[in-house]
Amino acid sequence: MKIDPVRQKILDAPGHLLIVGGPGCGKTTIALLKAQARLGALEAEQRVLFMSFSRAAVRQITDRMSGVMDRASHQRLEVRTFHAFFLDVVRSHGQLLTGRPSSFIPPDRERQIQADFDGDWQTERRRLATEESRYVFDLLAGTTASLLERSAALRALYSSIYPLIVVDEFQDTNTDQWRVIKALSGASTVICLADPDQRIFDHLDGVDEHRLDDAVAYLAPTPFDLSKDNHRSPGGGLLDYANAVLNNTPHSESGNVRTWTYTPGYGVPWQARVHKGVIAMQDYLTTQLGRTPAIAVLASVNSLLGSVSETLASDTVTGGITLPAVDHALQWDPELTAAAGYVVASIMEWPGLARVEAVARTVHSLADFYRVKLTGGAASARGKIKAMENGLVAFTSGKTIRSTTVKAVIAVYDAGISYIGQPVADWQTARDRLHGSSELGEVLKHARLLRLLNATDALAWGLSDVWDGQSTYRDASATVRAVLAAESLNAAQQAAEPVSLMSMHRSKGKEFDGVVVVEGPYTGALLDRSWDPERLRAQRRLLRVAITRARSVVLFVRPQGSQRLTG
DNA sequence: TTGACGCGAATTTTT
DNA sequence: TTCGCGTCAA
Repeated sequence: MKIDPVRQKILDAPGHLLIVGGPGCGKTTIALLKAQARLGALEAEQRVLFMSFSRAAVRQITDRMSGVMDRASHQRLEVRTFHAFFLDVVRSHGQLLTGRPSSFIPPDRERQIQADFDGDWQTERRRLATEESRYVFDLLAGTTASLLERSAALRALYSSIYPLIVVDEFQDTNTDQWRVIKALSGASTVICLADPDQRIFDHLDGVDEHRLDDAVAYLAPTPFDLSKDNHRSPGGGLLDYANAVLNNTPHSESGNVRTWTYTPGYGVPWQARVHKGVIAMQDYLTTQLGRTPAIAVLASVNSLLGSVSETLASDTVTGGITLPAVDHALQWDPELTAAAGYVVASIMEWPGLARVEAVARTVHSLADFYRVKLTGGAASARGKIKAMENGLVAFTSGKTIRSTTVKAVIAVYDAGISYIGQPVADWQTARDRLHGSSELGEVLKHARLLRLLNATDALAWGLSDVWDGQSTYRDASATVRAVLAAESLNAAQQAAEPVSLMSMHRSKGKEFDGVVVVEGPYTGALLDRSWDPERLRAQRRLLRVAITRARSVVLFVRPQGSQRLTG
């Protein structure tokens, strides 16, 4: 990177800094250079702390470091997620608050406790923190803030370790994260990297539009504006287009922004249009770049991406042309899908179990499925869990069973099931028994998505190991659990697939050669006239983020009659 | 407590 | 189009 006069001033400026600039303007790079320059003047045991939101962002920054910094500086720059840092502080010093050593409740454990708890969960988790020193994830930031606010010694300790702190995506920090930064800013220098127009997490508790004003008022930082720079899609005009979408100003669709429309309910299904679009973009970019391009398919809702993934996974025939299947990674929360997989696994254990035991295990795994749903916000799941548990009690004690789901499971069991020792076929046999109540149907739908986790082969291997050679898969549940856990770890570490599917929110901080933005026929609208002005503005910010993920080209796939994006 | 029916809405989430 | 919620009868 060239050090222009503005960047030189950033390197030279003492005190807190607020660096503002759009996507690809080089905020991160100049912050890394500044960190390196500052490291030279620090004591050997001192570090620079670079805080970001997600592990994906941390990885991106770490990757970029090698191009910018020397090796020695590498090791003294700690790039971490907010939560990793908070977890450290709470574990090491939580005792100061309650007098007892503190422990952490991981998310899956929190889910269990919450599902079994009747009453207000917000109150309960605060009680767990204050009375039992056990902290759920959401409370780590606030707890860290309280610790630092109350103890001058602790502030001094952390500031002496980290005299310089860089905060990435500052516009999306929540109140508690900001409290932590404030507390440390007394003795540490803080550099905030921000783009107010990339504020896309306003809907989260404690995130609001005033954060930058807060920083200006409290830190009195030297401000810098890099918004005129664009290193990501230079000359391509994508940033111009994205800004036109943001501001609802006129802009023509140039060669690197295209829109394909489809008619809901008629002709080629929209998923097939997306499939075709991805392949066309792959072909085009491969020729242009002379290498395999990185492509993202983005939508404002996750459900559309599941649907796209299903279509991409196999050959699609449209109008006499066959579109070959596309390898891709679907980035979404796979917990519900996994929970559905455990239900199927429990059915695979049936031949080796007594009737009561077999039914009980399957009903328990069904209840677990709804526990996962409950944490996802589906309040109706609570009643379903109760109904199933009541049904199970009635079943074991020989009373009349009311729950249709439990009745259906028993009926399926009594109809008999036999396996042939071929995991893939037997998996389908077990899966297709999920019928007889709306709940079982719902689980079946999710179980079908399981191959989207790219775990099919590993599952088949694992299951063939537990086939007893005769009739049943012993410990199928444990095996499926282990395989899915291993796969999700792999997925987290795997290098990016050439094609990734994710929500626009999730794409924040990432970049690709080409981006396909999908709008569904009934869900995932990109813009809607009926929305209030506030939501429209938020959505235009989101669209700008989505468009600027691309280095070269953007393709929109939208239903006919949808609202124009530019003025 | 369950299931049928009809209506209206159809976002986003890290660790 | 599909889903989930509220309502109401059984």
